[in-house]
Amino acid sequence: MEYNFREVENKWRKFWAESKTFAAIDESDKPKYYVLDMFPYPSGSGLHVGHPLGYIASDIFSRYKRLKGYNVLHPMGYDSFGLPAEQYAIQTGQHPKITTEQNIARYRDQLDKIGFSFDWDREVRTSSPEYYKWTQWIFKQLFNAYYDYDQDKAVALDELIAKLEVEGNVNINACTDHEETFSADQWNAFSDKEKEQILQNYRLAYLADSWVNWCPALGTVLANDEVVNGVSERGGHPVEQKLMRQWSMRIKAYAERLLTGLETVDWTDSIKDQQRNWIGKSQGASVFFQIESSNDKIEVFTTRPDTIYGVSFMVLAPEHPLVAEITTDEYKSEVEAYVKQAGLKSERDRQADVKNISGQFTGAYAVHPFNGEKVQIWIGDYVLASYGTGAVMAVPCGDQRDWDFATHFNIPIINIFKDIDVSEAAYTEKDAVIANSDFLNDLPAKKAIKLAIYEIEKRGFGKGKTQYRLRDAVFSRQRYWGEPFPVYYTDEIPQVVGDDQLPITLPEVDKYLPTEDGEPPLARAEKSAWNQFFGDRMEYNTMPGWAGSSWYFLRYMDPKNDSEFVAKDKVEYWQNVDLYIGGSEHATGHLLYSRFWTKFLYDMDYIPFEEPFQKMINQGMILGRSSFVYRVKGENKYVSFGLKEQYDTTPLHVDINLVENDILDIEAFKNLKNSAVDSSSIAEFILEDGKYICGHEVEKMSKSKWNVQTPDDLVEKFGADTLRMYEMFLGPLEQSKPWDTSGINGVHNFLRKFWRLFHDREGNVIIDQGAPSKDALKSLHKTIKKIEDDLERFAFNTGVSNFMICVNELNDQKCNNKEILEQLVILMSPYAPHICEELWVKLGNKAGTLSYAEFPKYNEEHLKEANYHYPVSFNGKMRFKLELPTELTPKEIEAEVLAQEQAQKWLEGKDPKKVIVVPGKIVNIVV
RNA sequence: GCCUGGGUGGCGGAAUUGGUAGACGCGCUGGAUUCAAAAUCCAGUUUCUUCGGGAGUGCGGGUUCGAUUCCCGCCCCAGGUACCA
Repeated sequence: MEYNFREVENKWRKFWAESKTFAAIDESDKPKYYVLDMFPYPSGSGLHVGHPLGYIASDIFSRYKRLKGYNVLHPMGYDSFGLPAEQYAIQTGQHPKITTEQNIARYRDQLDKIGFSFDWDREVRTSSPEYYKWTQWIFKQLFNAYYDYDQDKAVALDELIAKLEVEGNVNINACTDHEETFSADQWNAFSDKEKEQILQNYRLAYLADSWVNWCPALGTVLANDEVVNGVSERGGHPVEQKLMRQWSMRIKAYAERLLTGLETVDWTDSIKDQQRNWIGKSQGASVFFQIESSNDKIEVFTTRPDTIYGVSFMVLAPEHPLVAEITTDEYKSEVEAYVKQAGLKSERDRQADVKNISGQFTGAYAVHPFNGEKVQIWIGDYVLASYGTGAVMAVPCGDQRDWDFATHFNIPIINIFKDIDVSEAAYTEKDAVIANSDFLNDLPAKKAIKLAIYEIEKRGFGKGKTQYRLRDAVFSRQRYWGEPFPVYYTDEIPQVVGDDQLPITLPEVDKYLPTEDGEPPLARAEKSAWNQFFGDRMEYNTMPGWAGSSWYFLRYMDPKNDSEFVAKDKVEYWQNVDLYIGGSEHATGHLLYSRFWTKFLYDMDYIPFEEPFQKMINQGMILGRSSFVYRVKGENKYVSFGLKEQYDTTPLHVDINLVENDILDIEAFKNLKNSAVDSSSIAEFILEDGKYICGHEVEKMSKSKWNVQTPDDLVEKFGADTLRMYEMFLGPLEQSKPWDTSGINGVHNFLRKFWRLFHDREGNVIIDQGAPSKDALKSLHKTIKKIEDDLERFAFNTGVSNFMICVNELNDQKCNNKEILEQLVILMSPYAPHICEELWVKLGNKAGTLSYAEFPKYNEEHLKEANYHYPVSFNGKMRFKLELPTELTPKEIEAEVLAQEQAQKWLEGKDPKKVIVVPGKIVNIVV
């Protein structure tokens, strides 16, 4: 019987599902291991071969860990709230719930075919009320908490209120936007509304008017990480700045801990660096500059207080609140014109226009705090209102942007660096010695920074300060298909609903569009459409995509719990994720937000760890191979690849299913209806050798490029085990690589060869029950060692090669020994689980016991050889090999080698200068 | 510009601490089997060569008995980021 993968795979797929082979148990004497994949958004186009790459790797690792005696948690679910389903709903009127359910069913079907060992009883969907009940509950916890810097953790808001009632906010050291101080008496005299307005400045989830990224095309605000190069990440629509009342998350409070926590996790440097840059910590000082003949002061932030004597002007952002106030009458019209012009430019234009230096003098002067000199005050759009204080002290000798600005406007450049020429460019390194700077003279910059801060604080001009680039994250979206907030309004004061009222379910609406007054879609819901309705109205916004994904890894531990988001004993058993596999594109989104929520839940004592994902591997992208046809411009004529240079053509993507070995199926192409190409039957084709040859290019796999390869076709043709092994065989997991199916035959043939080790020509199982041969033991144990080492360092690709080598060797040895094959079956089962289950039973084992068998133990004894083939090199070049007993001493080896006739040939009669012998490795002779 | 990876045959890639460069697979060439094809099996496949051997892991140097691996300088590719004071 030949290897019938369809029969074998169907059988075991069914067996695993029915006997719940991979159900994880919440308590065990075994050590636990938690392997997690980034859960997918179930899109309408289904999975392509790039998606399961990471899932296959994590599945192999999960199966390996089970064999190694671990209690493995390996769940899967769906990040099922999101824009595409809603866009589809707007177009068709179909409820996004229905679209989402259909897509999930398709995903599940595709995932099942690949033979993953997920514990499906733990499946979560972020869009199900049973799940988002707890997303709402966590939101409530954030709403009812503030960040206390003295304890350096989040604390219940009740504690803050208790303090405010007794001592006001004077001694409160919290992360807040509230600047003014008030006493206990003042606090107690405030109305409820006033109190709430102040508390909003402390809450970790808060409502505030803030500048947000508004995307008119999507009709919603976006978080900073959802805006790429000034356009929306999804769809590439323009984004503008708008002042809106929005829910935000006070992630800023965690900036420092998000930074230091990175040192405790095993992630790639690239992702850690991206997070570090995103958090953007810089240390320096905030300094106040008195404005001449005014009571106002300008606060600046600088990382180089040591260069304060080099200040020759100041620059405010055009939006800075003091601009209008300080501008003299003489410059009023110019300044107003500049502010207006800067305001018209979008954030994107301003960023794109870096080389264009622009600015305007205000006519006002500040007083240098140390030497009392007059300092011109300018405005310029290279200073951003949103960073620091929106104002800078310009030190042209030490900052290139300031230097460019000074040079452009002919402002004097004061050199405060000893023996450094700043006539051509600023000197930005921190290794200079300070001069011309009174008390800082002759100090190296690093020491001068410390002394400058000390003096600034002593004289009361400012203080040392740490600044972060990280801004609070906007948490509301003006969309339908997301979690409703557990919030209602009374007299426009936001209130959270009681825990026993959760969840607030998504109400039905007549349309998934904003209302005519521009309110979000939920404003369309009738009062009766809400399952709970309180106050004057419910919150109309919904939560962003990252809400549900920020804590889903916790829910898998206890997915059906109706009274807690996760039971304490369960989270204490499973702890954090040991291995997380997913794409690196979530570096500053999901991966930062889930760290933030984890730290918060830790602070509130709900979970026992601070970092969600201990080790992470980012799988590379699988690239598609696109095919192209070349249309002659202005004509319905297509020219073959080799002849396209003779015409003026436009390359167009063509569906790769119509192309085989770069040859286009012209008939199928002509009959195409919904392709990117307009190809009516009257199209003309200019052929070469009677064929139409397509061009090709390697690029991202996507529907729009017509280069998508689905796993379904390949599973159908070669089977899941072949697909799993082939995806791993392509190359290192982390690297991006082109998808090319031509090699898949090789892997499939390997599995057939493996199958044949167990069968005779007629397909009867023939197993030798006797003692294994020495050679077979050697092949097996060599493989055990390699496979284990490779898996421990997540090198899944080399594992496949090693199985091939082993099967080739056993095949040459004509080995069908039970002991050998049984061990090999266990070893290979993480990679090719279906075929291995089948062979495991054929060897006489009980069905279903393979997944929890014992991983083979490597025994060095079997690799020991009496002889070793020494490679003999001359001057580092390998010349010949010599078989020698392994127990020889280096001296004996040297003598043996030099006695060889071949050695004499390479010595050419000379004496060797030196002979290096590394026993068991190499002999090198220096001539 | 800055940060992080990476550059090895026709292709995907291997070489784990400095020790036989090109494992394994694809493709290609030749052969066996077959009426034929598929499948299978065998041999070959970095390159140049006067068949002795020479060169060779992006380029140029260096350390070493020995470098794909370590150090210095450069080039190219991919991803990220960009007036952050």
